[in-house]
Parts: sequence; structure tokens; C-alpha cells
Amino acid sequence: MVAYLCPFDMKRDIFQAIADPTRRAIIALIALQAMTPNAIAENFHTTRQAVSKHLRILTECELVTQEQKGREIYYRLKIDKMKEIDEWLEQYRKIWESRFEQLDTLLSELKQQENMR
Amino acid sequence: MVAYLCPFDMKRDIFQAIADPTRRAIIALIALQAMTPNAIAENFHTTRQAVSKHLRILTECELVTQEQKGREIYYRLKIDKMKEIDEWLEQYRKIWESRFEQLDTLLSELKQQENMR
DNA sequence: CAAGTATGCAACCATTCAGTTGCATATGTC
DNA sequence: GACATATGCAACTGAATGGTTGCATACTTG
Repeated sequence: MVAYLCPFDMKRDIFQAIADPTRRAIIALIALQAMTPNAIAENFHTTRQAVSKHLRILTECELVTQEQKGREIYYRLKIDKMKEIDEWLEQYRKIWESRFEQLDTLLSELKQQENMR
Repeated sequence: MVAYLCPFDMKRDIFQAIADPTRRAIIALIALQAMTPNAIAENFHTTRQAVSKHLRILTECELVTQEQKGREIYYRLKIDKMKEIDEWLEQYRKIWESRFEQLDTLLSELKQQENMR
């Protein structure tokens, strides 16, 4: 829940944030180690400003945090925020696990019938 | 990996498919029970054609399948495809679980030190 | 079989988006 | 302190997107 909504603040949710392949790649890059915009940009063929734009979006979605050290800014992945996707996925995980269990039960019953012959 | 890319076929990946709130709502709607476009559209304030468009996108991304019965088409969620998101999330799950274990270990050590006083 | 119902697609429109260019500000170095 | 480096933002552009309107096709009903 955000305190307020501006025309550009928090206008995207986390799913919109990860929809872009470049942003997913940035997330993967900084997953284990915070990195600076220049260090991140070195891994892409686009401009540094394009990467900076993506970092702003990820920051607005609270997926990353900034940590300034002199003129360098370190962007760190807020791993806890990724749990929001996991929590959303939980409802579907229950469904596919439920179906897997149903299949497992069916297979067991079929095996039992097989053994009774 | 798709066999080929057309200007509109499979041009979105599953993350782009779930980026739109309406499509996520459609997914939730048909998660347990296949539904027809009209039945789905009854839950939204947009036009039936807008819903139809979203269903096409979800179909192209292999998130749903179609099952025609007379003039009615039943759209069913391909729950297995949702695992693709889970698989992508696995790399981050390992990170937050690892950090949780590190925290747990630290707490245990602190408790041991507490007991030695 | 005419009328009703279900459904998708093309064209259009306004908005959003991703990347680029240009520029400004802040920090570090020599 | 001049110069180099790090970084973000505004403006622009072309492409993509989501919703609407109009229309066509297929199936159902009376």
C-alpha cells in the first residue's frame, strides 16, 4: 500500500518491473553483489542512461536500494521484495501440487490393482 | 526456445504476459475452472473484445489452452506453464533462504553466548 | 432458415514504454 | 582548481500496448 500516487511514482507494480528482459538481467546481475550503474552498464549493449532508467524503475518498485559511497552509488537487490512474486505464485503452486498428488494417488491405485491380478 | 519468430507470434514472454493486471485477474479467474470469454468478461468493466485480446496474448504465451464446444470456447489455465515463473524465482529463493539460515545460525550463536554467562 | 448468441480480428486512437541524445550536478584526482 | 569520472534527468523518437468500435464468421434456437 503506498501512501499516495503521483503520475510517475509507483506507477508500476513488481510484475511490470520484471516484465522487461533488461530489468530481469539487471536483477540477476546484482542478486549476489551490489553494483554501480557503470559496472552494470558494462554488461549491456545499450547506453548507461538506459540502464539508469531501468534502475530508477526498479528503485521505484522497491526491488533495489541505493547506497552512495562518494560519487559512486551501489544498487542492491532487496531480496525480500522478490517474495512478493513468490506469494502471488503460491496460489498456483497449491494447484499444481494438488494435481500432482491426485496423479500420484491414481498411480498408486493403478499399481495396487495391477498387483491383485 | 521458439522455432521461429513472427512479428506478432510469441513476441511476449510469460513475464510480459503477467505484467498486465487484467491478465493476472483473468489467470486467477480460470485457475480452478475453465471459462468462456463471455463468462470471463462479466467480471470486468472493459469490453468483451478487450478480454478476447488478453486471452489471445495468454494463448500465444502458452499460459492457457482453448477447448471448443459448439460455439463456446473454454479457456483453461495451463498450470504447468506457471512453473516457468517458479523456476525463474528459484535462484532468488535460494538467496533469501540462505540469508535466513545465516541469520538463524547467528541467532543460535548469540543464544549460546548468552547461556555461558 | 431467420434471428439470436458467441467469438475473433482489423483498424483506430491515446497512452505508455524503452532507448538515445544532450546536459547538469556531485565527487575524485592530480 | 582544472580536469576526469560517476550519475541522473529532461526532451525526443519510434515502437509497443490496451481498449474501443465495427464487422465477419460459426453455432444455437425457435
